[in-house]
Formats: sequence, structure tokens, C-alpha cells
Amino acid sequence: MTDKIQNIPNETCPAQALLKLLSGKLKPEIFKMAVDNPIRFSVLLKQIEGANKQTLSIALKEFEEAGLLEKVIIKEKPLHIEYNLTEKGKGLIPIFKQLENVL
Amino acid sequence: MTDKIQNIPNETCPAQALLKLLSGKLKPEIFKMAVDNPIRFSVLLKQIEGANKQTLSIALKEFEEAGLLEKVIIKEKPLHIEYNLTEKGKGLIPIFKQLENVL
DNA sequence: ACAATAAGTCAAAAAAACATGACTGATAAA
DNA sequence: TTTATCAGTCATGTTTTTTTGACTTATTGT
Repeated sequence: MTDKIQNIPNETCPAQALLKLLSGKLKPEIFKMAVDNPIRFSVLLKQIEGANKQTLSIALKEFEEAGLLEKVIIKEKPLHIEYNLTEKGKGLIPIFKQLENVL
Repeated sequence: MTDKIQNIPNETCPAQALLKLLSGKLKPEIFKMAVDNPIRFSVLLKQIEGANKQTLSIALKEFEEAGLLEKVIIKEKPLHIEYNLTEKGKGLIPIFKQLENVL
């Protein structure tokens, strides 16, 4: 089964689905940070100016549902949760890279 | 927990600027239609489901300000206004094309 | 034991985005 | 002349998103 980002009936094209997914106050910044490192809730909350836990929580959940991030429970010493880019998420990196050149 | 705390240069990177520009209820659809043909206010209003003149008007203005669309007054026969993709706007097409493959 | 941190949830309030309907001014058609 | 279309603006509502702050459960640090 080809995994699509979302199956919204009226949503014809994938580009639109992606735009919708990445629109929201914190979403682009979250994605950008996830490209560099695995991210953590508390770190995002501190580092992204204007972030608040509710919005953050929803954004992470939506990225997870879309299959761009995966939640990982790290069971070692300081037991915590990380969100990592999935392969699908990584697939978007070259597109954003290319975008920098065009604009 | 050795968290690399990097400074967030919360100046918008171009990708973020584009995402912001294209987020809004009608924007992706408007852009998509503009890729195919010059677009007109009244046509968009009829063709895009859920469009209303206020939102449409603001969207077109923002695209214009961003340099993706240009407003052209057609002085011939049935005197009207068109919005055309600029060169900058056209530069985005291959990126969206590429996106369809990745998702 | 006590306080602090992590990763949240929930309800309510505030802010931002969007929709509605009345109106404008210019052109064109009946 | 009256009517209609085009491309909007404006003031006002409604809806959606975002923010706030109190609360939770589990783990860690002192």
C-alpha cells in the first residue's frame, strides 16, 4: 500500500496535502529542527520562540500521524522521548534544499 | 543529557517563507490554477469551491506582494484583469512536480 | 522525602483567519 | 434606461487556531 500523507476526499494533489500538513505556527520550525537532530518536546518548547505545549503537542501528533516523524521512547538512563524523522520525512529534505536555490 | 543548544536564528529561511505564503484556505488552489493559465478574480470565485471574495482578494494581493503573481490589466475587447505567474512563480513549478514523486 | 523535570492533557480565553452581505465605480449589454 | 458583470472594499459576524494556566503521572536529582 502506498502511503499517502492523508486521504482527504477533496484533496487531489499531494503538494496541497503537504502544504496543509506544514501549515501551522510551529510546524515548519519543528520540521526544520527535526532535520538536524532527533527532537524532544521540552527542548522544542524552550527553543522555538512562541511555542506552547498545546500547539506543540498537536503538531507532533499530526506529524506522527502523517508518517513524517516517529515517536521513540528511549529507555536508557535519563528515560525520555524523542521524535525522529522517518524515511518519508527524510524524503522531503532535498525538496526544501532545492527550494532555497529557487527563491 | 548533552543537548546541543543551538541558537535559533528565527529569521525565516526561504522554505519557511514559502510555506507561510502558501498557507491559507485558497492559496494552494489559486497557485495551482495559475500554473495552467492566467487567472481572473471572477473565475476563481466560481471555480474554487468555498471561495469568497474577501479571502480571494487578500490571497491575490499577497501573491502579488510576494512576487509570485503579477496583476495585468487587459485593455482589449472585454476589458478585464488577469493575474499571471511571474518568473519567480514559474520557478516553483519544478519543485511541486518533484514533490509528487516523493510523497 | 521533597523538589524538579519531562511529557503531556484539559477547559477556557484570546487572537487570527475566514465568511457574509451591503456597497462602490466602471464597463457593457438589453 | 435599467440591468448585469467585473473586481473589488468595508464592517461585521462566525469559526478555527493558538495561548494560558491548572493539573497529571512518572522519573530523577538533592
